[in-house]
Amino acid sequence: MARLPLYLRALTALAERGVATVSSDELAETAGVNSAKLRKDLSYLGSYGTRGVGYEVEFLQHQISREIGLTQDWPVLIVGIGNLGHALSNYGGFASRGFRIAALVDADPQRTGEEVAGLKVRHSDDLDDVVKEFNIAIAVIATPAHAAQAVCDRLVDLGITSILNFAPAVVQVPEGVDLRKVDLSTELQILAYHEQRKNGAALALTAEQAVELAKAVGG
Amino acid sequence: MARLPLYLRALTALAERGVATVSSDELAETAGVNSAKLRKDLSYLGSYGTRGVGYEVEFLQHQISREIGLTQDWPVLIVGIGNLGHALSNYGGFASRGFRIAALVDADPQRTGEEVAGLKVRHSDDLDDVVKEFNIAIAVIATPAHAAQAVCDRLVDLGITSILNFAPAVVQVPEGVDLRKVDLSTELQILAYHEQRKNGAALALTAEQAVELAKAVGG
DNA sequence: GGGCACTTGTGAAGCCATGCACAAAGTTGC
DNA sequence: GCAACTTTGTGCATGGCTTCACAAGTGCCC
Repeated sequence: MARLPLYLRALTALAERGVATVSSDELAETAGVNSAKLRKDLSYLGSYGTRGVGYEVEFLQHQISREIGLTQDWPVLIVGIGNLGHALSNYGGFASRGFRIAALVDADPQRTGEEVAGLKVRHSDDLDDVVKEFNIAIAVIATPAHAAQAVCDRLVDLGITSILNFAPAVVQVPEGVDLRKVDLSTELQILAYHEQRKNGAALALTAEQAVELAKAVGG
Repeated sequence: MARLPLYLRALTALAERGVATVSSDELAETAGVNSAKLRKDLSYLGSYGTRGVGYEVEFLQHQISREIGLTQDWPVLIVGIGNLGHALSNYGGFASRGFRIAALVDADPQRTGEEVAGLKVRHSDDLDDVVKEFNIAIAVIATPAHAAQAVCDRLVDLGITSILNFAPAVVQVPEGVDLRKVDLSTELQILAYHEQRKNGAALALTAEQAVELAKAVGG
């Protein structure tokens, strides 16, 4: 389930505040979901709650971590060390959650050898070696859009089956490969869409619609 | 609909290749969705296709842009100019899609005045002025997790109703405010979850489950 | 030890998105 | 101008997700 990380985050926040047990209602509100949905999600993992009391925060935290697979170490490869790749490399949120940036790769020879976040950037010609050397299972694409598909194809060829794409491009993968995308401008576009709606429909009238409207009112 | 930006991107790619018209089947494959779904989505905007021919790429592109609201200029504010804020400020994908990074704000006095991506970083004490001055409607939170809620509250107080949150924290907003979140580690966690599943269920057996299994087979 | 208050886990209903399948509409070739 | 082919737009059925509502289970208080 895609909501488990959300619950995990809410639980972590509660644990930091020293909360020992939490009811589904409270946890649901913290995570911003419906409490019945939360209970159903959790019951799918097993019966980890106590009726009349709630859920033990630390225990549940551990159960979800195990379910997601965070109890093991995941070496992550980042391809494309531009602005975004830099930011991702230095982003502290990964390490604390079971992910370790293990290797960086870029196609620009000028970047090769440069040190970023304590790691030497390798050239993308060495992709094959890097993947084997660090036993990479998860790769992040932070290249320009035009390079994304080619990079992705190479990663798939090297046997990587989990890819996170930040490049603003539609990337195709074969069956059996998990591709997720994080698309910065898409998110902004969705916000803009709603924002436009809020600002009244009048502004959004097209010329055609205006003509229609004028006809309709007999203007 | 959340898929419109996806279609728009696919159309842009086609336009760059010089394609003039496209069938729902082709466009659906490019965008990675079902063709019936695509047609239904588009028909919701109006009848912009021609039976027997398909959709005119540039025309449809324009219609979707208008629907999303990309025909107008959206000044965007970024709060928090750390690694991620830097990357977002320099990210070229925004400008080309109707969004303009208009202002940068950080809580660190040392960063105030620094120039990033051609803009002077302002101090967060001036948030009020900045929002008014640049007529901000959309804000991006790229602060550390612990600051996210406070920043968000201030933005909401200033009348901003569209917020994109990159901070790894659950942030609450009142009714009427649109909050979207881009969560890097959540995405990785979802990948890790599937990756773990692929690597065989045996590895994922808990001690308890192993005992159950042993009992079940009479061991 | 019994009743009460609280909370989980889940059956069941409702809702929304998806996708099939086809009629309507348009185009091309002759 | 007609027939065959292509493609859109959409009614309808299906399936999954969400939510309600409640029985079953647990702890607390007296």
